[in-house]
Amino acid sequence: MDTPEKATQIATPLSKFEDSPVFNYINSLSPIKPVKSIPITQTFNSLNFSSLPSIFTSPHVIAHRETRFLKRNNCSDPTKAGSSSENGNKACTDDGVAMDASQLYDNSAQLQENFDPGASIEDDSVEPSSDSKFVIELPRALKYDCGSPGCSSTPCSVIETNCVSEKDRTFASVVPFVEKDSENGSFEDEVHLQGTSQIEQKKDEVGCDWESLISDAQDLLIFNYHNESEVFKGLIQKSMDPGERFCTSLVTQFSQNGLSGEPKLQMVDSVGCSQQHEMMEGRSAQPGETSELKEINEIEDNLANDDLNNCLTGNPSENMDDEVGVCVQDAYKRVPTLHRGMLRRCLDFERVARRKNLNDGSNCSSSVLLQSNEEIASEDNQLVPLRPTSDSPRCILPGIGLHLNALTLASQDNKNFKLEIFSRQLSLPTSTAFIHSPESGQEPVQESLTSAAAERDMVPVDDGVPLAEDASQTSAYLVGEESNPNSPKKKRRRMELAGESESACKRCNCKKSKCLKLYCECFAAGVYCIEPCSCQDCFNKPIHEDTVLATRKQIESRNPLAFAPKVIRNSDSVPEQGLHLQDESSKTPASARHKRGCNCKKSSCLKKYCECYQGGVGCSINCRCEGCKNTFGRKDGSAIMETDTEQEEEESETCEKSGVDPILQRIEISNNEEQNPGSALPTTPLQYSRPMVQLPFSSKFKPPRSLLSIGPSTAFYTGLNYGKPSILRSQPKFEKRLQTAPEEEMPEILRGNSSPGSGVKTVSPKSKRVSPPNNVLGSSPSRRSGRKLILQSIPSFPSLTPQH
DNA sequence: GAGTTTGAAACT
DNA sequence: CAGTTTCAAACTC
Repeated sequence: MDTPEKATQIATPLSKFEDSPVFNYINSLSPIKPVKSIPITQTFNSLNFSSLPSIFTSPHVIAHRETRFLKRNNCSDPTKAGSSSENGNKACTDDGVAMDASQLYDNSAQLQENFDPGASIEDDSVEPSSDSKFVIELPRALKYDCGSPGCSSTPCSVIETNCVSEKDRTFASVVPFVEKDSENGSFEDEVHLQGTSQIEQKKDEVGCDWESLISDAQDLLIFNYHNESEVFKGLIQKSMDPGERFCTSLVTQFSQNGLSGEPKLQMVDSVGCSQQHEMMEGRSAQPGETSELKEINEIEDNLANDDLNNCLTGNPSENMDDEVGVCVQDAYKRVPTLHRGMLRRCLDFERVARRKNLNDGSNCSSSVLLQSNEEIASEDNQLVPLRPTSDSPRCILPGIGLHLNALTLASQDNKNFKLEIFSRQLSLPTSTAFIHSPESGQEPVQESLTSAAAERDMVPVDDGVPLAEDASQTSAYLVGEESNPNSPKKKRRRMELAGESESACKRCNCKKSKCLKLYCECFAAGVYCIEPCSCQDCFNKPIHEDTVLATRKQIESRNPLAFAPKVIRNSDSVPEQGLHLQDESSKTPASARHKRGCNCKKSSCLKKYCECYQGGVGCSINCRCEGCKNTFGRKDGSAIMETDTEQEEEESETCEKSGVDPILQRIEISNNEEQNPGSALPTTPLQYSRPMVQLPFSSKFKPPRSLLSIGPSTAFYTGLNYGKPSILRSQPKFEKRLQTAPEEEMPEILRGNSSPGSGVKTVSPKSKRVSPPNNVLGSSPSRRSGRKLILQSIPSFPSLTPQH
C-alpha cells in the first residue's frame, strides 16, 4: 500500500514545520509533545484525500484516536503510543479531515467515554495517567472548537464544565456530569452533547466510504454553527439509519456497560470503516461480539430494527435512544427551520444509505425506515413551515442525477427540504446510481419519480395548488403517459403564476431533441421529464431508462463534465479535498464560478441567456463573454486587471441597470478577485454566499438551478462519473471553514487563474476583453502579489506552509 | 401565444 | 480547434 510512502512524506513535512510558527504555537499550547500530531495535521492538508483508499479509513480513524492518545497519553500507554505513531501518520495522511476536527472528535469521543459511567471506569483503569492530561487538553480542544464562528457556546461550556468536574472527581460518575450540565442548560443538553460526541465519533468511525457521503463536514459544521447542536444530535440520531442508530446506541452502551473505551472502540472503528455494511456490522458488534462479524450481521438487523422501533415509537428502552428520542422531539421543535433543513439533510442521507442497503439486499425492515421517515415528515409538517419562502431550494434539482428521482422516493412527505437535501447529498452519487438501478424495479423508480415530480411541481402553498393535485398529476405521469402537452401547459401556467420560485424547477419544452440532449434542461439536470414538461417525443422518462442512461453515458464520454453542475462553488465542492474530485479538478476549474464560463455576446451577461448570470454567479476568467456586465461579478481576473476607472464605470453602469448596491458589487468584485467563495467572503452575490445555509434567494433573482446543488453536486457528479462514493468525507472538518478556506484559497488563487481551463479559455481569441489581459495578469507579478498578500493576511495554517 | 433573440450544445 | 448548425430557453411584443 501507500503506507511507506505516506510515512515518508509525512516525515519530511514535519521537519519543515517544526520551525513554523504554527508548530511553535501548538507546542506552546500543549505540554505534550505534539510532534506527530501536529505534523499530521499539516500532512492532512498536504496530502490529497484522494490517495486514501477506503481501506485506510478505518486505520485512519484509529489513527486519529491513537494520535490523540499519543498526544495525551504519551507516556501513559506505551502500547497505544506505538501503534498511534504508526497509524497516526498514515491516517493523517489520507484523511482529509482537519486535524482539528479529528482532535475534536477524539476529544468529544473521549469525553463521552470518560463521562460514561462504565466507560469512564474502564478508561481509568486503562489509562490511569491520561486523565489529567485529558482534562487539560479537552478543554483546549473544545475551546478551539468553540472558537469557530459558528460553534455553539452551549456545548463548549458544558464540556468545559464537565472537564472541571472531572478534575475533581474522575470520570467515574455520570451523575455528577449530568448535574453539572443541568446547571448550564438542561439535561437534554447533556444528552445531546453526549449524543453529539457519539455521533461524531460514529462518523469518524464510519467515516469511510459511504459515510463520507454524508457531508458530515457540512453537517458538523452546521452543527457547530448553531447553539442547537443538541437538537442536531437528536435529529441526527433519529435520522440515522437503523445501523447507525444502533451503532450510536452501542457506543452509548459501550460506555454504559463499561466497555473498554479505546481498544474495543477501535475495533469497531476498523470494522466499520471497511464498508457500509461492514460498518454497520462493526458498529452493531457488541462488546463481546466484536469478533464475529457474521453473527453480528445476523443480529444486526434485529437489533437495529428493535432499536429503531424503540426510538421511533418512543418506547422506553435501555439505550440513550429513548432519551434522545424524547429530546429529539423537543429539540426538534425548537430547531429553526434552517437547522432542520440541515438535519433533514442528514436524514435524507441516512435514507439514501438505507435505500442503498435495501437495494443491496440487506433490508433492515424498510417498513421501519419508512416509519421513521414518515414520522420525521410529520414532524416537519407540524413544526416546519412547509413552504420555503422564496425560490425554494427544493426546486433545485439540478446537479442531481437521475438517481435523484429515486432518492426522492423516500421522503415524499417532507418535500420541502428533501430536494435541497438531496441536492446537497451529492455525496451519494454512487448509492444514488445504485438505487436508481433498473433492478430496483419499476415501482420504486416510478415512485421516486412521483415524489420527484411532486417535488418539482410543488408550488408554494400560496400558489393555491394543493400538493395533492400535483401528486395526482404525477401519478398520471407515472401511469406512463409519455408527454402530455396539454396538462403540462396548464400546469406550467400555474407554475408561472406561482412565480419565479417555480421557474427554478426544471420543465422542458423540447421538440426535437427528445429530451435526450443537453438542450433539455431536465435531461441536463439529471432528472426525468415530468408531466409539467411540454416536451414532445420525450425519451427522458423512466420507461426509457435504458435509452436515457445510454445517452447519458455517451454524452459523458464526450464530456465527462457534461452533467456536472454548471456552477461550481469551491467551498462546497471541495475539489481540493475531494478524493475523486481531484481527478476532476484537473478538468474542472475549481473556481466558484460557472463551470465553463459563458460566451455571451449580446446579453452582456445580464440576462438569463448567460449561464453565469442564470446561475447567480459572476463571470470568471473562464468566460469568453463580451461586454460583460454581470451583476454578480465580472470576470474576476479581468476586473482587477482592468483599469479601475473602467471598472468603476462599468460598475456604475451595472448598478444603475441592475439596481444593485454599488458597495455590494464592490464586495463581490473583490471577492471575485480572491475567487474564494468558500471563504467567509462570498465570491458570488452575498445572497448566495452560503447556499448551504439555505439563504433565501432574492425575489429579484430566480434561484439558479444549480446554485444549491453546487457543492454537493460537484461531488456528486464526480462520484457519478466515477462511481465512487465518498467524496464528502473530506469535509468533516468543518469545524471551521476559516481554516479550510485559506487552504482552498491558496490553491485556487495560485492555480485558479492558471487552471487549465481558465488558461486555455482565456487565451481564446474570442475572449475579447478579458482573455489577453487575464492571462497576462494571471501570471503578472502584480496580480499575484496582490493575492498573495491577501492570503498572507489570512492566518496561516499549517497545511499551507508545509506543502508549499 | 407567436415570433424573435440568444447562446449553449451539437455537429462538421 | 474553429466554424456552423441545431436547439430550446429567454425574451419581446
